[in-house]
Amino acid sequence: MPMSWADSVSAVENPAGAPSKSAYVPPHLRNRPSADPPAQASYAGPSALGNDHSGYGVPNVVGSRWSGQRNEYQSDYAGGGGRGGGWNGRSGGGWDRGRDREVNPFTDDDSEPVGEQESSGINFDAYEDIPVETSGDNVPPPVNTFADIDLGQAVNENIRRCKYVKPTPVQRHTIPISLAGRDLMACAQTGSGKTAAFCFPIISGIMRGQFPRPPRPRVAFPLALILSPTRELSCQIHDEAKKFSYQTGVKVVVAYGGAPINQQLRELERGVHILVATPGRLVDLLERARVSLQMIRYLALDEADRMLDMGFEPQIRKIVQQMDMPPPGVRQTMLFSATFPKEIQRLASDFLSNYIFLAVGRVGSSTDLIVQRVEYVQETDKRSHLMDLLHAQRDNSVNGKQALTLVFVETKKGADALEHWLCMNGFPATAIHGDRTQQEREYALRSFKTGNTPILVATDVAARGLDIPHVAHVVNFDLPNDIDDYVHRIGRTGRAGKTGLATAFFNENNSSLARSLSDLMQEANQEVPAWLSRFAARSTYGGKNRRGGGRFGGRDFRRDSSYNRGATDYYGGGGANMNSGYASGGYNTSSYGAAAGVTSAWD
DNA sequence: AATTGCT
Repeated sequence: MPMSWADSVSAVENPAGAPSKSAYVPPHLRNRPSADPPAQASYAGPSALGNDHSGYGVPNVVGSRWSGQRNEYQSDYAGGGGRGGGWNGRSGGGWDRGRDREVNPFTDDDSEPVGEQESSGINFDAYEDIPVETSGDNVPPPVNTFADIDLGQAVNENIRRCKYVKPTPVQRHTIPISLAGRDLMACAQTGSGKTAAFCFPIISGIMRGQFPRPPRPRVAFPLALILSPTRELSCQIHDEAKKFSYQTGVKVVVAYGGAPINQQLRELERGVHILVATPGRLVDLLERARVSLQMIRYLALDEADRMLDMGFEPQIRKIVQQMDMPPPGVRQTMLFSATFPKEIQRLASDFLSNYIFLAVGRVGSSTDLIVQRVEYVQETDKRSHLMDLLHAQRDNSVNGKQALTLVFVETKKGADALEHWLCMNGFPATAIHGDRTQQEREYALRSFKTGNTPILVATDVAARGLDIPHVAHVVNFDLPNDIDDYVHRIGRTGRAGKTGLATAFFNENNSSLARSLSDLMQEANQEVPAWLSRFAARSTYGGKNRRGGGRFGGRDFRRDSSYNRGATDYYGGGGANMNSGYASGGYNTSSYGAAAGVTSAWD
């Protein structure tokens, strides 16, 4: 009998095997190739289903959690488990023997500093208006509901606990693509549900697959690797992934620098299916031979354009191409970012095999929900100007808490200096940048999120991916040199359906950005000051070509005539291998706001 | 020239 990795774990704990009784199967789950894993999957862990040969492809063993007419799970379903009290009460029955007690990630949810989460009154129809574009061979069609996707009973319960009612556009498209085993390059704004989009299929795939036993002890053999460019972002992804994999038996471990390595090593030794990591620490672990990538089946790069830019590219190449990771085609690779410059796409195609390109219209960010302002401010006037903005913001408080303001500066020294100056002048400010200890970084972020210090001065360490609810105002005290960085920065506000404000201080030093900034603002229907247009007209065009960026934030470089010789630019023309997934060409900018408000856990 | 990313 073949012995899978998980079998070795589950054999003792799961003596009963799959449920023997067949159960009611709702119509939408009938005749599906694979189905909810048996209840024991929650305990038995990955590949419990793979062990259940009778269950594979046999509709009648589909989990019986569906309660007839009510589209809800029965909380009292006992299915052989030791959880009689329903999903919220861990009874700690016999199934937990020999297993580490899994902390319930849903109980320590960050309490909302201001406002409250609402999961009702959401206009999900607004999703239909979000433009989505796919290209590549045989693109699997999108799904409309989580039930259509059928990720398995345990994951379905976690979806419910997350209060995700309906998949977001990027999830509707990504999940079927990923479940079909296809490689993917996805352009989607942060806040669009990317993390869940790649975590769900990975978790589901690990639960259903059969994998060989790890060949060596004391070495971790993850099945999935998720890389991100900052420690805080890796932590955030890890926290999300823990929620999605709760009680599935899938183990998620995070590894990043600045934290004691020993604890991370202990976690790794206890077994890992999904490793979330920053590049530096992972390279260290690989060189110490404490992690092997030879069993990797899934590779996901978040903020992929950053991961492949000059600073990170060597490390990423080392991890992906020069260690023991299986090549493209053997592993499944998924790249995500809100921005995907053409050069980076070209680089990235090294890592991909016959991939699908997916671009989802900007959601709840730079175009619609954020009001962008640019003000001409000399270097010497920046501080007093900022003070004016902060004073104005101070009156704009909710529930007695000052609205959160995120101030981006270009240098670490500049961040220290500005924080100091703000504090000296009585502003409740803190700062985050790469020269701070990890403890200081995490403390600063926490203190900002909770509203204790509602002003955060940050370098680009905080520009990408971080989900900080209730940021009312992003100030580009120093503008970045790259328009894509600007897009990522202002994306920290206007989240979760709230409107946001982004103010930039512009002067001669930013001339090179004038053109692309003015173009971007124009695309977003923002008021472009006349002086900025003059700057833009004057400057020789050195910025990025944002063609196609207005509606999609990206475009498949394979469609470019320079790449695809002989082919005319059939962008939008519905060529043979193209599949435009949106019905209405109009980019709905007004109604999405409500839809974005489900929960802040969207990315 | 600057920002991330192992001790």
